[in-house]
Amino acid sequence: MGETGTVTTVIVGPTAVGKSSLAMRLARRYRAAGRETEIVNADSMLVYRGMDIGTAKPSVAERTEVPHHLIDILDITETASVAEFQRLARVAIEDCRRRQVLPLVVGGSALYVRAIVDEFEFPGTDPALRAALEEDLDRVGSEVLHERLSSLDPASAAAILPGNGRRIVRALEVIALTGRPFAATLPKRHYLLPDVVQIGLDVDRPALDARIAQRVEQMWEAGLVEETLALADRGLRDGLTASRALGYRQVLRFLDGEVSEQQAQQLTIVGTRKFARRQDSWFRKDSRIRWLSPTDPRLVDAAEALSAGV
RNA sequence: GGCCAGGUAGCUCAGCUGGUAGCAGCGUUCGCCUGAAAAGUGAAAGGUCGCCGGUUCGACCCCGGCCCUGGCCA
Repeated sequence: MGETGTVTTVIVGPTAVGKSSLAMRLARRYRAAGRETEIVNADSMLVYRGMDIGTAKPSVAERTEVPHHLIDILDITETASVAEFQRLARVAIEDCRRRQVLPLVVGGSALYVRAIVDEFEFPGTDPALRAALEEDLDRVGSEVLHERLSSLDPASAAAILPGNGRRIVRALEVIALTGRPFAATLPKRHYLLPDVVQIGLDVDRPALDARIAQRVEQMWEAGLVEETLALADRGLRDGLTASRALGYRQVLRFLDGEVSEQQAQQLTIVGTRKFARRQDSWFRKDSRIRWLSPTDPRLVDAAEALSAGV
């Protein structure tokens, strides 16, 4: 029976593996034992208002039962940013601690999770500068920009491939802003927050793929096409981030007549599968994560034991 | 039953008037990732070229037969 006063529990894993479900069950377990918990979202798309079905957003009932942070905080036309998310999440966690509430960080966006719990500092950004660089990218292409990067910062140019325009632009932006080289590799995995416990949920590939297909089909039945249609009226296409969200992006293509509805659903399933692989590759490298199976009958017991530091 | 088209990588296909096939697309696997991250990116692995026989120094490509698929005619 550990002292759970300062622990930050993090639940990670690929999409559709059951993170939210475990979080709710764990929260109920703690409440039954007299401890309040609150959930801090670490999922990049849950921040958008109106994107409910396609993001498998926790229901209003669930959010009433257990308070959730960082959900529905942006309009779909706004662009999320890791740095801002990091700031808000840390404030939310600190707020929980001060009130003796256990923060439960839940999410599949690995970069967001790391930005929250690890020592992770983002150099600033400048919209005008960024826009100018992006215009350059469109005009002269990534190879030319990569050569420019080579002359300014050979080390990061060596680490960033010439075809990856997005990373090249960011590197050039940081160099211009800070006057220093751009660190092209991720920082060490080192917790900034005290007493972090990371719990990972994992199932084998065939099982996960089946869960993904089933979830996407359910989204369609629940009205993803209608939701996307409504969001399109509110400017979804103008949202740099929101318009690219899995499911919505494919439904937009269907609405634009590029693919059939059935193809859109199939593309969503395949895209989600690939996304899950990318998530895996982030999480499995983190040796601090303790892995559990979502089908384990004693899952909640095991998760509670881990988060209590037993 | 006849005619036509076609059977090449897990899928969709390209290919050569015969010298053991394509930097193909998609998928799969593996990797990268610092203010868009459900995003963005790189690489690799996959094929007894439907089956059997013939011609040939040599056949995925030519000939014969068979099997299968789609279309047309009956």
